[in-house]
Amino acid sequence: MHGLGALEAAVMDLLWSASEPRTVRAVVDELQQRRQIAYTTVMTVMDNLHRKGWLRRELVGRAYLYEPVRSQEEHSAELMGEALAHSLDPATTLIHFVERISPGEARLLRTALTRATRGAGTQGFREDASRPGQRHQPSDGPT
Amino acid sequence: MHGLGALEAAVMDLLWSASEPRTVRAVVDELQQRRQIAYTTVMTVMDNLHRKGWLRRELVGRAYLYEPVRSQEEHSAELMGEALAHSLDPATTLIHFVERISPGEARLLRTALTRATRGAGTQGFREDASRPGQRHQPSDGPT
DNA sequence: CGTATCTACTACGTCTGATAGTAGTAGTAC
DNA sequence: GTACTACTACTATCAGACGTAGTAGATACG
Repeated sequence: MHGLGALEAAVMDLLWSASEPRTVRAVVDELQQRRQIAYTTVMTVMDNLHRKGWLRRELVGRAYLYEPVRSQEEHSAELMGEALAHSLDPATTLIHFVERISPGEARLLRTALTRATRGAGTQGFREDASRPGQRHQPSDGPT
Repeated sequence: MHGLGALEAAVMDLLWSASEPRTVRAVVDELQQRRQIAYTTVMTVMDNLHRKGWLRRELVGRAYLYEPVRSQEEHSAELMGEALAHSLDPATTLIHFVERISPGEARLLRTALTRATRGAGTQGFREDASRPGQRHQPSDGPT
């Protein structure tokens, strides 16, 4: 995937989906439901992710509780931003981009853009566009 | 970088920047201006890129002419689309995204969005939004 | 025909990720 | 307090991908 291996990505997805920090044991147990994997394998991977700055951890009792440093959405947004930044021709890239996304995504994008513009423009008249808890209706059904 | 190694990415950037197909010799000569590298190394890399579907090639005389299969902008747009598609919460991801891009990029995005909406709505009244040559003013100055 | 140039094939070293075993440590139960 | 259990730290192995480049073979050119 994006700088991460397959197992690393699987672990990150698990922790991103989880609402709370998880121990290695908890992650192993979830992975075990799909395939055979050793405890130490998962521990090594999570330790690597911690070392690489993807996971934050806190010692609680005997075990560490692991938690993603950045939200999945922040990560996705960063990937999008990097792809755009590396583009030689941002205008053309953005045209291709909006042409390939779904109508539902386009609508969400328009909303986000309007909101960001208002925030940047009037500054002070905004309904907190960046609060993490606020999920902005994850409904994405194509009409 | 994104699925590609460092040298592979360097070669792709070179071919994306070039307006015409290039031979291995031409690419080697350009790379040689920056560092020492063997002809066969570059040839192997370009052959790999061809095998992986990144480059199209045509035999002209003794040598192959290599050309990117997809434009740099299409590639960037695809990366953006994938990042968005893999997101658990597209709405939040898009909000993060528009918050992190520059004002100039936001303006380009708004323009692209408007254009795509018109195109999708009336279908048939479009001024060829996807022609590669048309560069859509790469001006990106902040305001 | 010989020389230069190009491709095809092959090989090797390195790095990274996946996998997991062993040893050490620290609670817990009795 | 001693044995058991669960967890971490350290270490090792293996495979795949890349970067690197040499050798052999083909082919155009003079």
